[in-house]
Amino acid sequence: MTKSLPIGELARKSEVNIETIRFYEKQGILPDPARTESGRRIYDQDDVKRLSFIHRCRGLGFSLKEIESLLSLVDDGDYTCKEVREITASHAQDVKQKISALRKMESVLDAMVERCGKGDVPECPIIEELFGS
Amino acid sequence: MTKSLPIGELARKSEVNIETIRFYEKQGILPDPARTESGRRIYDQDDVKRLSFIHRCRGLGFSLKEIESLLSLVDDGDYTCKEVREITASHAQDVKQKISALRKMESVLDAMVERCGKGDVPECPIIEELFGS
DNA sequence: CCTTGAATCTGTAGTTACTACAGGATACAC
DNA sequence: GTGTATCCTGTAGTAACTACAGATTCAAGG
Repeated sequence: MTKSLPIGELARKSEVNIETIRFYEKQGILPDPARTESGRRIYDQDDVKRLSFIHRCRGLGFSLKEIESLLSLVDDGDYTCKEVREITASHAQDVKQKISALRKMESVLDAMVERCGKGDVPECPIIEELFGS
Repeated sequence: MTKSLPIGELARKSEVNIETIRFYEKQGILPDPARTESGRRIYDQDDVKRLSFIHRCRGLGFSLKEIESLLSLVDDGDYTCKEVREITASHAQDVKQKISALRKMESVLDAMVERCGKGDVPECPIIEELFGS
C-alpha cells in the first residue's frame, strides 16, 4: 500500500510549486486527484513521478502539449503500434537534436572555464564557436 | 564588407519570427539596429548568429535572463576573470544536467521505437524508466 | 509616372505557462 | 479552544511570445 500525500508534500517532492500543480490539474495534464472529506487533494507516489517527469521535461524545453503527447503514450493504449512508433520516433529525433546542441555548448563552456581558470582573459567568441556558420 | 539585411530576411535566416525580433529588441536582448532613412531596421550577419543562438537556447529551456547572462560574457568585458568563471561554470553545470536527462529520455524513446518496430505492443512504463526512484 | 502588392512600421490585444495574492475553510499542536 | 500552518477557490499579474489593426514604404509591371 502506497502512502498518500497532501499537495504541499507533492510540491516539495516533485519540486513543482503548489499553484502550478493546481494549474496542471486545470489544464488536464494531471488527473483530478481524490479528495478528503473536506475537499483537500490526495496524491500518491505515482503522482510524484509523473509530476517530476513533467517538471524535468519543461526544463528541457518541451511544451506542455509535447509533454502531454509523451504522457499519452503511457496513459492509455488507444494508439496503434504505428502511431506510437511515429510519435516516439519524432520525440526521439527532437531529443537527439537537443543533446547535440547542448554538447556543443558544453564544450565551449568547459573551454571557457578552463581558460578563465588559468587567469587568461577570454574575449570569448562564444556564439561563433557554438553556432557560427 | 558584410551584406545588410531587412528584418524579414533576418527572421527567415534565424528562424525567429518578425514580431519576436522586435520583442527581443524591446527587451534589450537584441541591440537597437541601424535604420534606413525611412525608419526600417537594418541587420547584418552577426545579428543572424546572435539571434540563432538565442533561438536555440530557448529551445533548450534557457530563460531569456539566462541567455542574457550568457551573452553578456560575449558583449563586454566588464567582468573579472573570477566572475566569468563562476557564471560560465554554473551554466556548464546546468548544461551537463540537461544532457544527462535527455540521454535517459533518448535511450527510453529509442527502446520504444525498437519494440514498436517489431510489432510489439508496449505498455511503456516510460516515466518509471526515465525518472523512477 | 502610377498603381498595386509585398514588406515594414508602431501599437495593442491575445496566448501559454506559470506565479502571486486575497479571502476563507480546515487541520493539528499545544 | 486558540493559534498557526496548510489547504481551498478564484482572480490578477508576469514572462515570452504571437497575432492583428491601421498606416507607411518599397519595388516591379504597365
